[in-house]
Amino acid sequence: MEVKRTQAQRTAATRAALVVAARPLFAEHGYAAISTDQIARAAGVTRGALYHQFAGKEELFAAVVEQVEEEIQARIAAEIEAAAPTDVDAMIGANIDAFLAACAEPEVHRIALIEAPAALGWERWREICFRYGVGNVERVLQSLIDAGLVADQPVRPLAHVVAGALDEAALYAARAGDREAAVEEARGALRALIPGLLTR
Amino acid sequence: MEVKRTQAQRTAATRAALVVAARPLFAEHGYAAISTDQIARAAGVTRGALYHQFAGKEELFAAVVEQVEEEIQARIAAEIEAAAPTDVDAMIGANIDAFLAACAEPEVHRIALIEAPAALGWERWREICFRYGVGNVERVLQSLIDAGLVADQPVRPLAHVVAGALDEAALYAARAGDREAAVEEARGALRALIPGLLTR
DNA sequence: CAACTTACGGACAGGTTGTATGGAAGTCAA
DNA sequence: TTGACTTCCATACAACCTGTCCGTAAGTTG
Repeated sequence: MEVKRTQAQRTAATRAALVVAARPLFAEHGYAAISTDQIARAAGVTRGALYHQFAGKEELFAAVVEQVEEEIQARIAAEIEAAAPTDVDAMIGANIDAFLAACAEPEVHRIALIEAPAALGWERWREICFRYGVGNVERVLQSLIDAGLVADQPVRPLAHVVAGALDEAALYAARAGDREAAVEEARGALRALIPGLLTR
Repeated sequence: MEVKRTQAQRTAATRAALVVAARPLFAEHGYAAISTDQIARAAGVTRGALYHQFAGKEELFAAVVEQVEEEIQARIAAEIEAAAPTDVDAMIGANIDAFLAACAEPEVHRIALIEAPAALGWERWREICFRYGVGNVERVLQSLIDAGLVADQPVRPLAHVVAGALDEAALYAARAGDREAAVEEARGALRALIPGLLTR
C-alpha cells in the first residue's frame, strides 16, 4: 500500500534495517569479510541508501557496535537488579556473572571485543567502551573505594585493567568447546582475581 | 656482484625482507590499510615473490605476529633475569614492568594486541598467545600455586584472565598522551590487582 | 503548487586480492 | 659439463570491493 511516510521515518527505517542486517553478518564473518553490498541486499536496500545514511562502512559498523554495547549494558543492569546482591562479594559476583552471560553470543563478543578495536581503531573503541563497559566498571570500583572496601587509588587505570580481565574471560568462555565448563572456569578465575582488590 | 645463492638462502632472504618490511607498515597503519603491493615494494620484491613465499596476506601477517611475540618474549625473559627478583612481590612486579616495557612500541602492541585478533581470528590469535605470552603467565602462576603462594585452582583460565589484564594495561599505557604517567598508572593498577591472588 | 531539500538507485573509477603463466635461478644425476 | 627437473620470482589478468557522482523519486516549505 505504501503509505506516506515522513522523512524522519524513512531515515529511521533505513538506518535500522541496515544496522539490523549488518549485525549478524559482522558477528559471523567479521568486519572485513562482509561487503557493503551484502549488507545492503540483506537490508533490502541498495548501497546508495547505505552511503547516504552512513559516511561509510566503518560508520555503519560503529553504529552496530554502539547498539550492541547499549544492549549488553541494559542486560547487565537488569540482571544486577534482579539478583539484588546484599553484600560486596555477592555484588561483585553478580557483576561478573551478568557480564559473562551478556557476552555469550557472538553478536556481542565478536563484534564488541574482537572486531571493533581493529576496525574502529583502539582510541575510538576505547571511547565507546568508556561510555559503556569500562565506565560501568569504573563506577562500581569508585563506589567500593568510597565505601573503604578497596584501597584508595586512581580508578580509571584500575577500571581498564579489570575490564581487560573481564573481556578476556568473556572470550575464553564464549569461544570454548564446552561452553558450560568454560563459563564456570572463567567465573572462577575472575572470582579469584577481582575480590583480591578488597581490603581485609 | 650477485654471488650465487642457494635456494634456501634466497627463500630466507625474501621471507625475511617481506616480514621486516611489513612489520612497521602494519604497526603504523593496521592490517587492512596496507596492501600487499606496498609491502612487496618496501621489501624490494614483487607481489609474485610474496605470494610464492606466503599463502596470502594473512599468512605473512601471521609470520610478523610470530616474530613480534618471539621478540617480546625474549625481551621479557632478559629483563626478568636482569632484575633477579628475590621475593614473590618483586617477582610479580618484575614481570609486570617487563611486560609493560616490552609493549611500549606500536610494533608490539598494535600488531600483537589490536590487529592480530581480528586479522587472524581469535582462535588462532589465542593459539599464538598461548605459545608465548599467556603460556608464560601460566608458568609463573603454576609456580606460585606449587609454592603454595596462590590458592590451588585451574591455571589456564586464570592465566587468560591475568593476561587480559596485562594486555589492557599495556594498551592503556602505550596509547596515552602522557606516556610516563600512564605507565605508572597501569603499573599501579596491575600491582593492586594481581598480588591480590596471593594467599595471606 | 512550485521551488527546494532529502532519500535513494544505478553506474563509474580507482584500488585490492589472489591466480595463472612464463622465464630465470638453482639442483641433481649421468 | 650438460640436460632434465624443481624452486623462485615477475608480469598480466580476472573478480571484487569501496567510495563517489549523477539522476530520479519522495517529502517539505513558503
